[in-house]
Amino acid sequence: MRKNQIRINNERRILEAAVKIFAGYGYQGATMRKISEESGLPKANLHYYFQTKEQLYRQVLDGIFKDWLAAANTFDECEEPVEALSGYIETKMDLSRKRPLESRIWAEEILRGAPLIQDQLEQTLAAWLDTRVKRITDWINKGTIQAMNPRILMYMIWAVTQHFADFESQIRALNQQQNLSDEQFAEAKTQVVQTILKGIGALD
Amino acid sequence: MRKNQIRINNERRILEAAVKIFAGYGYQGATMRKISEESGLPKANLHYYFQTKEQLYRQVLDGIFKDWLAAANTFDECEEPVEALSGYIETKMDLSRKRPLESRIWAEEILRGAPLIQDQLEQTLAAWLDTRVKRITDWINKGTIQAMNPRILMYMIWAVTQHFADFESQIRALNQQQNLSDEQFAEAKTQVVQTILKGIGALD
DNA sequence: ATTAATCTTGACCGTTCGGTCAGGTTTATT
DNA sequence: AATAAACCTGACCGAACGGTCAAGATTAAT
Repeated sequence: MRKNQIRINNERRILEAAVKIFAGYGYQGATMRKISEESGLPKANLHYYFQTKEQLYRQVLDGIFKDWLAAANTFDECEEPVEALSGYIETKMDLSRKRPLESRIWAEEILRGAPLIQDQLEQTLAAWLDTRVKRITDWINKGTIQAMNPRILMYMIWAVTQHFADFESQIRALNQQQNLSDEQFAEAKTQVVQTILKGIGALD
Repeated sequence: MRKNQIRINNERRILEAAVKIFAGYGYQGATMRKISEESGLPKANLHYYFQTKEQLYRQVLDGIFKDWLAAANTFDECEEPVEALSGYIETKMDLSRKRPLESRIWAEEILRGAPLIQDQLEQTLAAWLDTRVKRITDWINKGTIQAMNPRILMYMIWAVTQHFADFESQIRALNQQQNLSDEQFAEAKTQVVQTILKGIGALD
């Protein structure tokens, strides 16, 4: 069952090129020709490793989904809300900073109504969210943070953290046509954590 | 210079159909044939009123941009940060609720790097933001809200308010496959306002 | 060394895309 | 009533799309 090294290499090359092209042009705007040029492999070769454009796209989405869930580790490792939430927010912000292309592919898929990942959202992600909602509810019951709807808190965190990747071009246009510097991004990270933690009464 | 009634009617029909199709499929995924079917007018007729697909898309974007800026009125009308910010957040949330298609078209355009509206972002929106940043800075100097970077605050507000339109399909998948009810949305609106206002120290 | 399996690729295919256009119809002007 | 302007639309076009395929080249297994 072990895959040949040639296959491993070429699948990786194609997937890396596909991420760039799908992020830059969207699913419909991306073409197999563009991905073939980006990867340096002939178009027919792409169809040898991934039968259709949709299958290639699905594999890209699967990789993103795994990263998405893995970012929750810091959330689970900490007992107290301040550490757990600030760790999670920072991890998601860092992911936005380091892998903006993946964030944009995810965003576009959701924007289009999640035609290919609806099942994963309804099952895997819904179960993932339920677990974290329970933890937040515990904190509320203990009085560590104020009463609120934990789901809405999670939506807010997702919205803000992913915004810095998804709306990068807007932020750049409003920042003298410059991407946020490392210092500016660090400032944003701190302010986002502070605002949310203070906003839910975790810092009093 | 007054336009004929026929032209007014047909341009409106086409623009309404275009909003639906562009929001549902993205710029590349939208086709003139789909828009023609949605509007009930022959494809060639679309090209009579809007020469190219790109020109039609530009007009759609222009309409969205105007709504976007108009939502700032509540922000400007109020003197104090609590009223100004809560009014602005609520207006933007309501806009997300009432016109999710337009929000998604805007989001996709930014996602793709804002190829057609970069100039408007760098000029009109940048100037718009500068004005509001000054007002927030005044509040900070008066001590009404705590010290912070006003731009990052605005990014957070935009991110959260638009999230409920742009990521609607994700939220639905996490809400028993049901769109947020009016009650749930009202709860979200309240919690978003509370969290942000408290988060910036405007409610102490 | 031989054979089998895997990999590579230019050429090609049917379909759909945005856009055009000639010629007819309807509406407005005088 | 006559003329002009505006509007309508089926048929068509070249280009680009995702995908196929046969035949050759390379690698792995025996």
